[in-house]
Amino acid sequence: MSRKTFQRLTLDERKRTLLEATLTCVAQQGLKGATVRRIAEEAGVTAGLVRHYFGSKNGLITSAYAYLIGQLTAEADTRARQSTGDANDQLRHFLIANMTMPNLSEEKVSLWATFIGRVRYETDFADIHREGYRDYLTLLESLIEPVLAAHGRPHGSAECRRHAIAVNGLIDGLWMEGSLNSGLYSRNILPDLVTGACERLLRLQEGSLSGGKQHT
Amino acid sequence: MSRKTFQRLTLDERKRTLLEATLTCVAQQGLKGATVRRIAEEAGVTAGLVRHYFGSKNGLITSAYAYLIGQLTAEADTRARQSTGDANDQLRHFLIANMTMPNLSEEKVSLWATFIGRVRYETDFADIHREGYRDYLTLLESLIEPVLAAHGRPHGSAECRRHAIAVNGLIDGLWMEGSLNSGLYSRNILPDLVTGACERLLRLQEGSLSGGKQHT
DNA sequence: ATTCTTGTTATACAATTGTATAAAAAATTG
DNA sequence: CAATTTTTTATACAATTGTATAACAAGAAT
Repeated sequence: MSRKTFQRLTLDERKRTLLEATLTCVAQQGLKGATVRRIAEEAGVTAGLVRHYFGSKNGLITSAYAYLIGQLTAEADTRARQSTGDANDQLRHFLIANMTMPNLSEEKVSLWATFIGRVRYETDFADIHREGYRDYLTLLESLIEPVLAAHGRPHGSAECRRHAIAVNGLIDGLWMEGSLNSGLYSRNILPDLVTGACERLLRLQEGSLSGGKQHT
Repeated sequence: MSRKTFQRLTLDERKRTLLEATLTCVAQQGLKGATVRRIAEEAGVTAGLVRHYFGSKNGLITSAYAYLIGQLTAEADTRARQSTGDANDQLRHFLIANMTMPNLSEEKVSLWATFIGRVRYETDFADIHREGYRDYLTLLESLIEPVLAAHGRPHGSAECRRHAIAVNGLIDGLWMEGSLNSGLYSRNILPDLVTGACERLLRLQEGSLSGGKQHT
């Protein structure tokens, strides 16, 4: 009876391995299927490591939620910054980043929803949600402000905040329903749809975000 | 050792009791806390009844999801129909119904999110989601069409569908973030915010939905 | 009243869960 | 190469879970 051979990893590598295994498990079968044993197997280790690195299963799950939120925001942020164009172009890229892969994915939305369901009764989750939401809103606000300015529209702090809340709602809703995609429409319409809708929300000139390829 | 005294209820009464107990439990502690025993206790019965009425725990949970979706849509639908005013007024009431109690509640959103997290990997949940979404979208479309017509704007089938998708996204997103309310803004701003945003999405005259009390 | 049906309780059980603890092996240090 | 550290495995255990089954009791039928 020889023991399993193994390799020691650095703290960060091992943690990331476990976090990603956790997300994989939760995405596949929900929290019910994400047992310590299954997660460990998915990560290629044994169950004891969870305690070693995260203290408890709950510590692992909580960290996995924060990890996911970080991924989502980072992706949209990066895509916006990669744009070399003007303010319109940056906002456009940000919007589209949320309506295309990898962010627009059934797996990501499933994970997100599963975790959101715990925000109400677990303070750890509530904290992560609040911070993530605040960051996202701030980022969106900072993208909207110069766009409004460039269009010669009012762009005070209160206005931007209000617009950011509405646009964020639009993004969240479309992201969710679009990812779960009930087969009622094609996902391909989402990028145009979100840019067009955002133009209207901000009362921009038609085509300023969608590049003139806009319907209706 | 005397047994628990009990009262026999009709099939519908008992089912509803169990469904509501289920939602209460899931809202309080998520699916993990919604054990057959806890649900039964909440309903004032013993665990065996779950099997008797719903076949299995999964049958109960699935039915509870359908029950919740029905409640949400019915409330918005009713509020829209209660309006005695014109098309604008009906759409306005529909929107507001989603931004006020009882639909705008942390409990309802928590429940909804928890269930949505299972849509991806359980066909029963996927079916319920798809149907509920389709119904909701159809209802919204039927409210939008006469509004566009009254404003002399294009109101073909494709246009209405497209608008309904966007408006639905807006509602979903605001409903969710507003209900979870991270303390970043007051819920009181949501009714005005959603009507104002919807006006813009549909490119209506300012104040047509919000009754002129609109900001920005 | 008595019988009959079936809604309801009570109990049992195998399976699974999270976690605590001890043993082993890998890498680091001297 | 020997000693040390600490990552990792392996095992054990109490608690909880969903469900199956049998006993019981409430209300309807006769």
